[in-house]
Amino acid sequence: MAVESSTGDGPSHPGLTRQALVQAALRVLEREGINGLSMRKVAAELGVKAASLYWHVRNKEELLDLLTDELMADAEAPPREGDWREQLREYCVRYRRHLLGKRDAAKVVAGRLAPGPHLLRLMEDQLGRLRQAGFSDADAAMINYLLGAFVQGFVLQEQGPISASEAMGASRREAATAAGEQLRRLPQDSFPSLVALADDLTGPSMEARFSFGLERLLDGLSTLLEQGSDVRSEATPHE
Amino acid sequence: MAVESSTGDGPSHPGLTRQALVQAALRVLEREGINGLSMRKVAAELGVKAASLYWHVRNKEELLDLLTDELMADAEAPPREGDWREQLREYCVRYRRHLLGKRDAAKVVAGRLAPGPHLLRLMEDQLGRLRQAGFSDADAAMINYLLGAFVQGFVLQEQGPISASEAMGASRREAATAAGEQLRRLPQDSFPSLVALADDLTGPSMEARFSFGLERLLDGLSTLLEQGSDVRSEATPHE
DNA sequence: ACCTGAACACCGTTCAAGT
DNA sequence: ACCTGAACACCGTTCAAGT
Repeated sequence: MAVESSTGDGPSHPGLTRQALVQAALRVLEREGINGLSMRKVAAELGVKAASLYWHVRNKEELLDLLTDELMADAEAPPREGDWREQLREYCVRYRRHLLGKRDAAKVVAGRLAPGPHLLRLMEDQLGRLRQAGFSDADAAMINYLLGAFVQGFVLQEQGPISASEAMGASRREAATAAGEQLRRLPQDSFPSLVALADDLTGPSMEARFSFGLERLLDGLSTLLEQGSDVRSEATPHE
Repeated sequence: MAVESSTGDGPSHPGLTRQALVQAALRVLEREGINGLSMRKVAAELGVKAASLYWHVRNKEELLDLLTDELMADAEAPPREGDWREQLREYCVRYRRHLLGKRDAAKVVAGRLAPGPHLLRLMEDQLGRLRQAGFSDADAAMINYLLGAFVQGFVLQEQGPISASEAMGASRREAATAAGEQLRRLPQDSFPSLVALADDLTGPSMEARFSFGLERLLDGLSTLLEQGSDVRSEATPHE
């Protein structure tokens, strides 16, 4: 029916390659979310049957591994301005924003530590900055993992369903104030702190919570750097 | 066929209550993991058809909310020994161990912030200790959230699939050394740090990574406490 | 009030068969 | 070498119908 031999250098279907699968998966994810991301829909997106995908990819898990790296494709490292603390902060802030910008990205990425080329690029960059800041090799590696886990874990909470009442109407803010109500109503003699801190617990935005945690973490790294080369790290700071 | 009127104070089926659903879900989770946790299997566990569950529970989401709290039922607060730092450390270590002890617990809990009675009990306890340690109300609330997110996020990475090669044979340790190989093989001029730190990146156990992150976090909280009552917190420390 | 049968609209994966 | 048809063994959820 259609022209099949025209372009000539791809397979008969227009560009059914691993890259094409990943791009199609990305579009389905954006349109339908992680619960709507099925092999059948990815295939349909490419005008093909589900079984065809299994020629290019072992299974859905492998496609998700590829997708995970693709999600990092347009992540950007922060400018090399300010001290190490400023740069690490920017790293985390940007990474969080990046994940929040792609639908259900944290859920796809969560716990998937098969680093593809895009992630490796960012790791290399961050490790370089950490070493230059004076952290030992061992510490730099640990910090790199720690920050990744922190941001991913945090965004996961943020993007996840807050409760069953999420699927229903209830916005985030409404759910929070409702939770506040519920806390204030608790028996005061068994739950004095929860009642007293109801507003403190339910009030802060996710933005504020993230920022609070990040600053504590950075303070902790400052302490580590000031302690300098003790038992753990006899590394020589660069230059 | 079977005796139906014997016990008399439950419904005709033996104990088909919300509690029974949750307990059945817990057993299915332990036996089959989160991917095997279906409404149909929970129903089968109770000798009942899937449709029956929907009389007691709005949908699967609601059952997962209930399950989440049940997973916290036997979590224990640490003894009130040592300073606040020691106690907070124990809190996190125990919470991590608790989650690791239940199959896929982190994946069930992740991002599900509908606090049930069991979680509220622990929150109350921890908030009390934080206030007593001298943290302001606002900080105590923030720290409570931060520690929960940190541990949950961390265990999630730990319990999640490390990659597609996970589903296949490959143990955690094998995957790590394989990843190390891969890093060492990278072109040294584009990825100097990754090549140099290959062992530091892939060597440390999850235990060590968790402990590293936790100590940094606790250091950061120490700094916060030492800064004392600045702009953020004009709260009066208790006694 | 509580449970079932039967259906609807889906899943991931396999595999013989086609081209 | 690459794609399809058809099947297998599943899903969550709804709803009329039973008791």
